[in-house]
Order: sequence, then C-alpha cells, then structure tokens
Amino acid sequence: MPNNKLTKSEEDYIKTIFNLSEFGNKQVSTNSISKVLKIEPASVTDMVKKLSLKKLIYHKKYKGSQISKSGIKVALQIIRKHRLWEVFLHEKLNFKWDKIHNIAEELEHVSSSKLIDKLDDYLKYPKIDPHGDPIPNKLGVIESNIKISLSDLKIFESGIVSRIIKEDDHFFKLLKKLNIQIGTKIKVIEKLEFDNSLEIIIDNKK
Amino acid sequence: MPNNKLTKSEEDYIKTIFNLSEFGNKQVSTNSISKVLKIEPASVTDMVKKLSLKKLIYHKKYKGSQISKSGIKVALQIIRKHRLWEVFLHEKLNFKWDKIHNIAEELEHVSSSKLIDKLDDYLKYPKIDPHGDPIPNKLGVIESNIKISLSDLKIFESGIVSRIIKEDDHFFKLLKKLNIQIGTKIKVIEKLEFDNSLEIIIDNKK
DNA sequence: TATTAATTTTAGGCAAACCTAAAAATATAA
DNA sequence: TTATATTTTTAGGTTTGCCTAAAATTAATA
Repeated sequence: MPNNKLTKSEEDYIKTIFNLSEFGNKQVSTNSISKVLKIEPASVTDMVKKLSLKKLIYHKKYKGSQISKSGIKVALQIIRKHRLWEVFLHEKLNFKWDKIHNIAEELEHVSSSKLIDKLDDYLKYPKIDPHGDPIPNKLGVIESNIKISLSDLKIFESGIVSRIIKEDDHFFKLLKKLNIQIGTKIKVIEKLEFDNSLEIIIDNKK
Repeated sequence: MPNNKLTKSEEDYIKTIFNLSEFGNKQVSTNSISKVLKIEPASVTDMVKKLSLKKLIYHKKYKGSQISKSGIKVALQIIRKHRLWEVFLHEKLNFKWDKIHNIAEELEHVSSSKLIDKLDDYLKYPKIDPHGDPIPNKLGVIESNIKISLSDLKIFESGIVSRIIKEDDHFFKLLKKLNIQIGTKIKVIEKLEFDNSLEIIIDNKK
C-alpha cells in the first residue's frame, strides 16, 4: 500500500502522529498535533483528512486520529533515517550531540532508500543514536531494551542516562548547563510533590 | 545581499541559469531554462521575475536573463554542495559514479552551511568530484585547471577523460555501455562533418 | 520587406499547504 | 442539566509554483 512518495509535510505529520500515539496504541488529538508542529488546528484537520484518504491514519470527525499499520511503517522509516543521519553527524562529522537534531530533520526527508541502507552499512549498523534512541532496522524493527524513566526512579535510587527523549533546543541547553549527557550518573535525592520536580545528584556532585 | 533562504525551486533555477550562462558571461533565454528544468516557458517567466526582484539575476523583457554577482555566489554554493555530496556518495558509501547525481540533486538543498563545511573537512577538501568537475571552496573559488573538450581534439590526437560535463541518465548509460569513465584514454580517428559526430578509439580497443 | 515562425509574456486557473473567522460538536462546571 | 468553555471542523482566503491559451514581441524566410 505505500503507493506514492510523500511530501515533506506529510512525512512530518506522520512522524508526529506516530510519536504522539505511543507506538500506535493511542488516539491522537488534532490539538496535540497542532501544538507539536506549530500549525493551526484548522490546517491540521485538512491534512488529517488527506492522510486518512491515503490510509496512513484512521480519522473520525471530532474523535482524533489513529495511525494505521502502513502509517507506522512509514513513520519508522523516517525515524530510521533521522537517527542514522544523527549518528553520521555525530560520529563522522564531529557535531556536538545537541546540534544534530535540526540538521537530521532536513536529511530525513531525502528519499533514496538505497542511500539510507548504504549509510547504515557505512556506520556499521548502529543500534542507538547519539541521544540513546533505538534505530529501527531496514524492516522497521526496533530492538527493544527496557529502560526506566528518570521520574520513575524512587528516592535515593540512581541510574545512568541512556536516552534523552525530549528533542528541543531549550531543553538541550539546560542539559548542557547541568552537564548531563548519555552516560551521566544521576541519583534522586528528593521529590517535590507540588510541581513534580526532582532534586538530583549529577555524577556524585551537587 | 543574500537575504533570505531560497526555496528548492529557486535554487534549481539559479543553478540552471548559472550553468547555461558560461560562468556568468552569457544571457540565458527563457526557453533554454524551460528545456533544462522541464517547466513550461510561461512558468519560467514567472520565476525569472521573482529572481529578478531578489537581484539574483537581471531580466529584461524578451531579452533573456543575466545572472548577477550574488546569483553566481549562490550558484557556486549549491554546486559546491552537490559535488561534495557526490564525493561522499562515491568514496564513502561506494555508490557507482553513474548513480550519484540524482541523490546529490536532493542533498544539495539541505541548508546548513556548517554541515557542508564539516563534510568538506571530513572528505579532506577534495578538488574534483567523481565526474571530474572542480569543487568550489567555502568562498566559492574554483581552482581552475585547463582542460580540452573532446570535440576540440584534432584527428588522431588523444586524451584522458578527466571530466564529464553532461549530467543525464541516458548519457550515463551510453558511457557505461562504451566503458568510458574518468581516466579512460580516448583517441579521435575520424570526424564526420555532417552531424558533428566523432569516431573514437577507447582504451586502444575498437 | 512583408509574411510566417518562434519565442516570450500576460491572463486566468489549479493544487498544496498554510491562514483567520465563525459554526458545530464535545467536554466541563455551576 | 443547563450554561460555559474547549476542541474540532467548515468556509473562504493567501502564497508558491506550476499549468494552458492567447496576445505581444522578436527572429527567420520568401
């Protein structure tokens, strides 16, 4: 069914809907897509109808969008491209890990699948990208390794940062200031209930 | 003056106009642009007006288009990107040299100039691409080395193929069939005046 | 040089992907 | 459960980059 080539816009929507759907399990609201892509809800409705016609999602009026099997397939290929390019930018071109996201956002839309397979080979089939996110293989399969969320750690428990989920320039800057990166050891020393914030120790200091 | 970021379309036009202009010296006709880009002349007129407003070209009604200084600057940067990506595809990803053009056509529109400079560094500042074309440096300067055109060779003169100018799938296929590539030795044995065709000897055979 | 041919431009239209404003449906709160 | 607020959709509009058809200009030829 993956008939025609998708536009950059369509790809951005599919990726966003997939990311918001928790691996295809949740309905995604028009508003939430609107917020992520910074596109007005009315425009999102337009595109959601279009993607629905292409059977990449199922959409019921006023009820939200559910990504389809073929939609997931498409999304995983885009994510694969994004993350492989991130590995390239970081490992081969020596970009800092907080600079690679925006460039990969562009590179992920280059269409050739032969290109991405050769890149994969060149990079020796990496399993995770520089943010710790898993890279789907050619068939879209993600080798799952269970990780725990920082906010699920209990008081005085500690862990090693293996993945940074939120991709956002401001957030990256904060992490940089705090000297947090993949491999950093973090220990939770206090949980403040009123705003869900945590007090943490980074690499045994502070 | 290179104010705003250009669209992919605008970049394609600028590159085409530059290529047809013989390094900025010749006026370029609307029809010739139309033929290269496979876009109707009426549409070319629209775009040519737009590029003229942006001072990337000078356009006089019915008289053709002349690329400007800043237009040349833009064109050289796109060409730089195209050729550096071609080197990457050929040398690092092991693409055959006749497969790289179309992929580079897409990659050349990725905007980050930091990306292309780091790629340049990674590839060790190559001077020519896999087709033998020179690669402009960061400043747009091309290290010129004088080459002679095959059709300017005299009867019984021979030369080494160092550059293939026409980038076109059909032409690539022909060259492949004839076993012609960079480095191939060619000798002209006869010139047929009526259609400007040449009889040649390739690598001392045939 | 007058006529025909080719090139280029103008005029009006279309699809994609966005927008704003207002209407419709759904959710929340008094 | 009615009133209010929020979310989503519809309706109509804009810009970009293309199109076709027809008019204007320039070039070629008889």
